Amino acid sequence: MPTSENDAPLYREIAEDVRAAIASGRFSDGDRVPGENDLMKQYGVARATARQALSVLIDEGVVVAIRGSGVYVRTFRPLRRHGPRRLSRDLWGAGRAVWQADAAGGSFETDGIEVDTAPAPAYVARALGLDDRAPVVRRHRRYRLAQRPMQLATSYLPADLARGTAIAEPDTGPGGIYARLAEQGRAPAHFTEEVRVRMPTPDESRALALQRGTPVLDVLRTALTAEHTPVEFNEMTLDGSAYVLQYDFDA
Amino acid sequence: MPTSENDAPLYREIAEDVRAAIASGRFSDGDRVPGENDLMKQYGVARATARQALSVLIDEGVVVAIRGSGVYVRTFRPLRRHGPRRLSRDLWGAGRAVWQADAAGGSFETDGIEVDTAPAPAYVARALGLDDRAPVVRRHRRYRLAQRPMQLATSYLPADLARGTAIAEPDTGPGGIYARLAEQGRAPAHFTEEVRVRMPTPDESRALALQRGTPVLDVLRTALTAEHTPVEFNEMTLDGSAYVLQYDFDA
DNA sequence: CAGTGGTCTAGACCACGAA
DNA sequence: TCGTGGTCTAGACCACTGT
Repeated sequence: MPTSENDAPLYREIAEDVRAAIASGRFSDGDRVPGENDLMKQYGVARATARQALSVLIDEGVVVAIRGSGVYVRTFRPLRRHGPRRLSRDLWGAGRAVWQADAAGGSFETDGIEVDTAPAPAYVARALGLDDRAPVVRRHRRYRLAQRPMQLATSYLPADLARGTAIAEPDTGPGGIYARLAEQGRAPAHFTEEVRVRMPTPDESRALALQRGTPVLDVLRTALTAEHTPVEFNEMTLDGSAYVLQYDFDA
Repeated sequence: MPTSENDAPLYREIAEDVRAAIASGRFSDGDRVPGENDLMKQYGVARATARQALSVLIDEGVVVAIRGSGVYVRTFRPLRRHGPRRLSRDLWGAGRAVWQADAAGGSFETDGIEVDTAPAPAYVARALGLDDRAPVVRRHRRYRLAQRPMQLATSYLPADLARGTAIAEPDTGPGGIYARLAEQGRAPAHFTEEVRVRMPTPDESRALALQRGTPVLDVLRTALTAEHTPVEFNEMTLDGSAYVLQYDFDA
């Protein structure tokens, strides 16, 4: 048969059309794209099919649906999170960042702090070089920037380093945890970070106010002293649509 | 009213039940979980509702559906990709990795190599410190490990560095691009990487054989000489379910 | 061949946003 | 109030996996 011979499911073709229209610039960041009713008319399909097409784009993070309003092109305007600042590319002559990021002007607000002492989960004990279920101080909190939740973080420290210090208090004092560790002669000197990606759990979706189609970054950081003794393990979960991680290093 | 007062949509409650069953260990990696027909019977819902519940878990990357067979718990067994090896945590006394990763025993196979010269896209020109649309050599390829596609990569180099060298050939010779650059006295000495997360495009889903609910990592690396002149810009797209990135650095 | 998931239709009622 | 997206039902036919 002539003309279009395409065996992709209808809903995918519709999604592809909308995606192409966005990519071509017909719709830009924040623009309204055709909704369910529009697609039903334009393509002569049932509601469920139009919905499924939009669903594809929503799950890809390309658009967001707003009830009572419409479907809109999503934007990506991330914060830049630097690993080691020391070699920051900003200082180098040439070679500039690809993703423009919001100035990290405002500082983070902290939220929902929880502090307690408990036996270390296996993976935490492993990272800290402790025996399984050894006591650790656990500090959990949420970071927001201009009201928007950006990151969840849980720090674990060996309980003997924290006991009797501000580390075990909700307010850790000026300079935070690392300043308190330094006062004990245990200043962090080396860091190692493991980064991985996944889709959020429902709890995380709620806590970070994530939209469908938004992955999260897990950043697991271990801080070690100059003698390579682990002193802190920090488990962070970042809104994937809000961050770009930057790492600078030498050959 | 007494008993269960829960206003979450039905399909979410069903999804939650299945998720909890997996989390509790009732189903382990690779196990079959209740399918559409099972859920219809157990909960007395329509097919579309059962499907929607499973859809939630599929998009979260918790399970995979296999046509004609069933729905199964997904596993996560990533490769570890090191940034700077120099300070590798493997050498340190304590503090061990959290995610067990497959030994990177086998080496990568390369696939679908394309090499050409073209005007630099704006963001590439920016990263390389070139004028917009300045000529660059573009090297694209796919990496596989034991047949499984793991990563797509596109390198860009200023055309004047590549012209007349093996850099502009499909086979770059022993040591690869960096060895050729070193021969010109332009060995990379500094690296900067930007990492971000997103859901894949349909093309990437195909090229990386990704399942639904699998995000990708974009790793954008700029290599600079000791004099901080950019010599290469490498745009990598990694299967998010296949990798853990590791970065080690000093305070 | 029976059972599974994949696509699609034609309805229904609801919650929410904007005018 | 009207249009939007969100949930749900009760069907249908298809493609694929397994036995």
